[in-house]
Amino acid sequence: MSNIRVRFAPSPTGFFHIGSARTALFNWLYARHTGGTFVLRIEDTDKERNSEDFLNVIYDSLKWLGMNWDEGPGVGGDYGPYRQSERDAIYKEYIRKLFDAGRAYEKDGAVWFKLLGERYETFDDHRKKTVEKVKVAPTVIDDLIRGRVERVEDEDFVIVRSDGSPVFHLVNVIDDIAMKITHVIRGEDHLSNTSKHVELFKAFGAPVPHFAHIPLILKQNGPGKMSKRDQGALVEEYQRRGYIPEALVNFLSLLGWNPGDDREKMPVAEIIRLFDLPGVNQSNARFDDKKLAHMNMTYVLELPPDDFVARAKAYFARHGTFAAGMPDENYLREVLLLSQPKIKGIEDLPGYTEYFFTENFSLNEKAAAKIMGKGDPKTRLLELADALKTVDFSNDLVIEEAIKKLAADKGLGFGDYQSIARLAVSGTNVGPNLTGMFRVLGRDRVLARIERFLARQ
RNA sequence: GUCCCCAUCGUCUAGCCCGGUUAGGACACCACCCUUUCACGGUGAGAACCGGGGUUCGAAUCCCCGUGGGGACGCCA
Repeated sequence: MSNIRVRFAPSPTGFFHIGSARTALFNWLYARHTGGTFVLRIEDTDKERNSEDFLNVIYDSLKWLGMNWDEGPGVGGDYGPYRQSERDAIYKEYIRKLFDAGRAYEKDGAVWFKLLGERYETFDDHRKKTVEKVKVAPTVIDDLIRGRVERVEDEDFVIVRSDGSPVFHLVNVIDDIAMKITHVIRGEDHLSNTSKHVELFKAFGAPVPHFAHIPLILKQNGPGKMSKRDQGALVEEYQRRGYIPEALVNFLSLLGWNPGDDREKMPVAEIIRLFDLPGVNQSNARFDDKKLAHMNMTYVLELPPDDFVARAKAYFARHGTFAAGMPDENYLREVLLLSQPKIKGIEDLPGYTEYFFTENFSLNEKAAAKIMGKGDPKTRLLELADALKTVDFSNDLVIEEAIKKLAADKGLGFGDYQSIARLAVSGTNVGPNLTGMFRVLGRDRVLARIERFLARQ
């Protein structure tokens, strides 16, 4: 165990989004890479906007993504409590220290942090008012990702609201001191705040932690950073849609970081081994759901059968796919394993396998028009139905041989029977291997569907 | 408006630190191959160093200035 301590400090004011998840991930990866400690701290000082529901979404999402925390709500630790709403006594003590050191004063009912230096007044164009500024030397931030950054922090700022509640900048710093955080890894949107934080650390006489400001994730379309309202921004949405969490972690790790070579799909253990702060990019990255979907597909393809079946069933249960009752266990498994190599994600399953579970499946008109317009599909179907009557449906190969023999007898190919057979039996032109599909459906149903199809034409 | 950060294919990026590459990979797109549909897979094509100045024999790489993008300027976090 190293003495590196990092923290992820979300505020439960909305659903957990991709950008927050990536910040959490980089902290977690760094902790695991260095053998350090990953602390989860809840910044719930904004009483108006906080909610327990949002808090639970954060816990669930972190767990789902496999980011376990070493200290924090639920697991405890030596530096608790880990919810800011429960740390009032600690903040009061630190605020007193600031008063004692002459670095805090009251004004308009609020408490302000006092900068040291000569004061002067100037008009602020942006805020349209006269403000008091202080002549100070620039604050230097040594950022592990950006390098040396200088920023002038030249205005006193509020640290305790007039209602007595401490503001973010203050509690953030106090907690980082009290929790002995050594590395602050957070989004670049905080870079401008960092000068405030550094001044506070100094005023408390505490060591300034290392900072690492990671690039932001920009929305897929249009300007600006990704926000909770953007399409595809919510972690729980991917969970709901049956995404493989490892795939999302893998994808997120590649947004602003890379292993230094061409590898993309990597087990998390490998990402942990390779991850380091200096390797993080400095420029913002645009979110690309197609690339995420592709990454997810590669994970789905490699899932062990039992695992795939379990995830699919969980998805069906969550979405009420079989509201009328779950199908037979073994039958469902056969259908799923037939589909696994073909789909892009778990969410495709209900649509892809619909006709396995009902006789009332829809007919894809476009596909039908195309197939019925070529050759003599009805005759082919008649021939096929006749040939299949005596075939043993317990084996893909036997079915395949039968169709091939029929085709050979008629001087045709397998393909001449396939598309019309698939259309008649499944109502579509896409699907799993035809003979596998026949086997799973069973001879009676296949024949009945062909007959019904013929009757309709 | 002020301050801070950033800048390679449409997108994610390698290369930059320590100047010399046909500027590489992936997603997406297109074509072809494989094939029992659709996918997967394979092969190939198109596609980028933001602009201008320097420094240098030589600049994607180092410096400066523009421009563009992003962020911060709350008694939000």
